Amino acid sequence: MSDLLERLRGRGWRMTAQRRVVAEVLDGDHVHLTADEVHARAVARLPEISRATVYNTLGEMVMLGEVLEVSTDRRAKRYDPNAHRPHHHLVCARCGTIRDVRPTGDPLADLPDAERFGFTVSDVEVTYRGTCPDCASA
Amino acid sequence: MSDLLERLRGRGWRMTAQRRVVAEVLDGDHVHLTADEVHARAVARLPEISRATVYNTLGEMVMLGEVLEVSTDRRAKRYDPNAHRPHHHLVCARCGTIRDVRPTGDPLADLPDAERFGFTVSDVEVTYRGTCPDCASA
DNA sequence: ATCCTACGATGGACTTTGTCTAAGTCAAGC
DNA sequence: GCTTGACTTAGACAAAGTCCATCGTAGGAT
Repeated sequence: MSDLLERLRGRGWRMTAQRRVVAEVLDGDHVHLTADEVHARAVARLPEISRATVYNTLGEMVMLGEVLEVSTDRRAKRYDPNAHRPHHHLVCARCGTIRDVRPTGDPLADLPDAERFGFTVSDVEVTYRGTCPDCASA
Repeated sequence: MSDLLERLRGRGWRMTAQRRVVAEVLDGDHVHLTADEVHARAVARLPEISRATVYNTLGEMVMLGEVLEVSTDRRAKRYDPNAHRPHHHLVCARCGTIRDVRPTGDPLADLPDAERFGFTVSDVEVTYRGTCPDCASA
């Protein structure tokens, strides 16, 4: 059931109940959870799991490239298990809903050398902002 | 000297010593300050200015569209007085340095209707990440 | 010029998000 | 089934930001 778990085990991860639960929560169909939301759902399955462990585990998954950190607002980081497929985000300015989107074109190619100031550019994050249909009609 | 102040006054802003100081700090040549940095510089000119006032004032400037809120890392929002010229940001993953850049192309146009999910898309924020020359050589 | 009053400022408590640490626990190799 | 070092825990701590009751003052009215 859990691709994520398989991949993590394959990387020599020590498998603990806590890590399993965090991976399972992320692997559900609810993407873009905040760390605290992950913790809340993890607690439902494993009541004694601590916040620190959830933070640590999420951080490790990000390090391993299995999960993406998304920062669409300054409230909290969100975690996106969709790390294998490149995509960007569309955020409602009112309610905070996030959708994954795949724009055409490659924004990395749109940054000319003259605008790179000697940086080694490795990544680009695009966030579209707007109003979702629900908020627009309210 | 201060375009920003002129524009704000023109919008019927009540002019107070505190607001003047915040506008002047932003209007200097240091761009991309955090709220706390703005506060620190404001205190240097007006020792009794409070943090809440700096936050309120920055928030109002953002509302009025005179200043841009940039969130390149999770640590703190940064404020960019360059709101009149569209631009994006290039951030060093190591030291956090931020440069303004102007990519070619329009990312908004790159988002097809089919990927908009009924949203009214009004804005796009692009953040390039990489390593700056200083950090690369260190 | 002075007065009024609503708008703005204050500071300190509070909240949210995240990090750190010291001590205890347990997965996995032997 | 031991051992060991990686993992987990609870709670203290920190940073960034918000809220609120109260006080002060900019700027229009007189």
